[in-house]
Amino acid sequence: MKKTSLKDIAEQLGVSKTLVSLVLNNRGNEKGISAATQKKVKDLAKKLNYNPNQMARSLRLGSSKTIGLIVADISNVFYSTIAKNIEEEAAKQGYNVMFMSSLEDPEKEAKMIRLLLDRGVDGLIISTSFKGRDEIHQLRDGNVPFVLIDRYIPGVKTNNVLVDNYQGAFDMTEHLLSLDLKRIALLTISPSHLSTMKQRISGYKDALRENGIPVNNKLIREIPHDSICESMERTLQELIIKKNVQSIFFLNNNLTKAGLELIHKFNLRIPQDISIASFDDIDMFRFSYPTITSVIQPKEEIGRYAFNVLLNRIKNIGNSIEKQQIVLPVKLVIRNSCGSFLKKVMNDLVME
Amino acid sequence: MKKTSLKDIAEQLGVSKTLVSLVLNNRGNEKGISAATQKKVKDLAKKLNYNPNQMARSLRLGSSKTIGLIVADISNVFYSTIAKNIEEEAAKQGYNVMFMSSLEDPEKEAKMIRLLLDRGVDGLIISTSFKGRDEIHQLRDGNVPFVLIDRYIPGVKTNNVLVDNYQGAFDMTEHLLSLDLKRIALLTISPSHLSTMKQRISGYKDALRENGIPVNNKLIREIPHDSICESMERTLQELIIKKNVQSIFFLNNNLTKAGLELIHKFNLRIPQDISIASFDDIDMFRFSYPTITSVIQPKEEIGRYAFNVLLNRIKNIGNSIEKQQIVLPVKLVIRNSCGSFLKKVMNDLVME
DNA sequence: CTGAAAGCGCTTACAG
DNA sequence: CTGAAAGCGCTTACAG
Repeated sequence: MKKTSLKDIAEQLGVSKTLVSLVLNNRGNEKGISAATQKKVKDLAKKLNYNPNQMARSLRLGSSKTIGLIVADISNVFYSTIAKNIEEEAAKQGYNVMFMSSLEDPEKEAKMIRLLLDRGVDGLIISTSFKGRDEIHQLRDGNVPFVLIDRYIPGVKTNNVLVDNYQGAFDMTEHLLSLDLKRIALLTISPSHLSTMKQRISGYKDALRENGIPVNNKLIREIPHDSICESMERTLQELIIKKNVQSIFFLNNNLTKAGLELIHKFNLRIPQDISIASFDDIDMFRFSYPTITSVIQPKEEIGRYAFNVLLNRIKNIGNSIEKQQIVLPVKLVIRNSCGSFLKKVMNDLVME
Repeated sequence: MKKTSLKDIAEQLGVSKTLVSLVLNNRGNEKGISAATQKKVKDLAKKLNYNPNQMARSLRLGSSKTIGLIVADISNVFYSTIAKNIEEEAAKQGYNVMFMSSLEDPEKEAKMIRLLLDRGVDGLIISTSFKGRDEIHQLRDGNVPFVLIDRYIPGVKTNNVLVDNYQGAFDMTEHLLSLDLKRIALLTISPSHLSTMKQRISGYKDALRENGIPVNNKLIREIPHDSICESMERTLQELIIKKNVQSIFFLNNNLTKAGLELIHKFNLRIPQDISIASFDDIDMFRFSYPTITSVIQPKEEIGRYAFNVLLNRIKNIGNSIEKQQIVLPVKLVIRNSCGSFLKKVMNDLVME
């Protein structure tokens, strides 16, 4: 059974498609179409289960009520939580979302942007793997509003919804120092140009400096995002055995998870043998043993803001091309993965 | 700058749109268009950065190269992993995917199906919250191929990609029994009509029966999917204190996570005080302490199969409307969350 | 070898 | 109050 179209309704009723369209778009009164006719049209539309073909509508209107979402990896709960909130917010306004995972590959990302643009999306939300202004250029050419989430591109002024990476890393580092953990290894993830990583590294370094601890670059290691497990094992062995670190600060949830797995494998106790901290919290960290101290990012808010900033742009298209920069605060949650055994015992005594 | 269209190219070259379209769709040779002309067209298309408007193309062709994906909750790693694999597989064939989260609400799901159908998707992949054949009916009316993943609707013969829920639950239950854990509580999630839950419950019951243990329905509890935490606390207290259960088998990852959190809160030791098993594995279970024994579902394969079954349907549309039923095997991974303390010590001795 | 025309299903400016 | 017509950007059957 074919879908019913405007024409079907018009023919059965002996009226024009114009009239049917007007009525169904609730412009009947405005156009002074008689109540009786309106009712006839609406009744038949309902009876035939009519729903307008959105493709035709989009083509005509030049707006598809669809937005595109590109993230590094939709299966990472950080992104999928953002995605869910974007979806919810979008649905409220009648927008749909198409998603794609770029896997941190700028070329793939560029293709995806083209693809989405060709499909006529009204806007784009991207956690970009792009490095510089050249790549972002084609986005501008697309003439479609976009907002960059999670990461920004230095020197490119555009709509951003970010998180206070610097402060989060700074606070966490100070927390570790306050526990007398001075040899803090920092594990970052490739690609190294990511603004998130750069900001977190700065926060870490500044916290050390402000506390009079010299930064030891040998304690800062980058793990390739596409071979986390293998590199992590080597790196951890080196840091723990050769560098004698007391604590490890992992800069994203995948790193933390891989690190945890290995630390257990090495039979090291947390936090007695080694302290662990994570940037980006996942729910399991609340009830793993021990629970993991981490920096919580407001994933839900990122998603909601991202869509609403985008919607503003979509609606104002043409006029004020003012850029919105939003930096959301993060939260340090202290759980049980940090602090030496001794310190812990003392704390417990004080508590009682 | 407006996007360039076929017309732009045709006008600049002084040829017809027909010719340009033919050349760009690589039908130039077939239609015997001179190599020189073809080159001219292709060069200009490249220079103007031409990409066909997919909305127009879809409207004309009646196929959008887009599929819709509806799951209960895209932020659940079970679904987001499936989504990622669907996306990858779809991309290989030039398909895009739009996703939506139904939140287990059949009405919402019905609306989403309409929405997606109106957008002209070529097919649908759904982890449905529908209960019976009536609801699935409108899907059939949509005249668009679809495949149901994870869950099926009893009595409705259609394309399915499922997992061997019965066997997984059966095996896990036998595993617990083999550890001499006979009072096994089973925690299921609402809505209770879900085929996944029914099959897992059957597997559990049959395993008990086959081992001569009577099924105690008081040990089977359903937790509402939208208020897991609150109900879990009450339920767990009752089961552990009043019912004196030795082990708890959680039937999805959200239940397991919520359960773990509470068990820690109660200061119970796993597995010394209580054994824990999970249907559906998440990566954290590999390195939580203790590691969690669970039934692994082949999420990646579910996604890949789902898309490919759908693609078959899309391509054969009209001819053989044969239904494909795929049931993927699951895997029991024994880790450290089950077995009494005593038993464990004995095992360790035997091992040495 | 190439082009004029129809049509996918809508919406809207224009005319009466 | 209502309708004929144009047009969004494509593809394709038909004609020459």
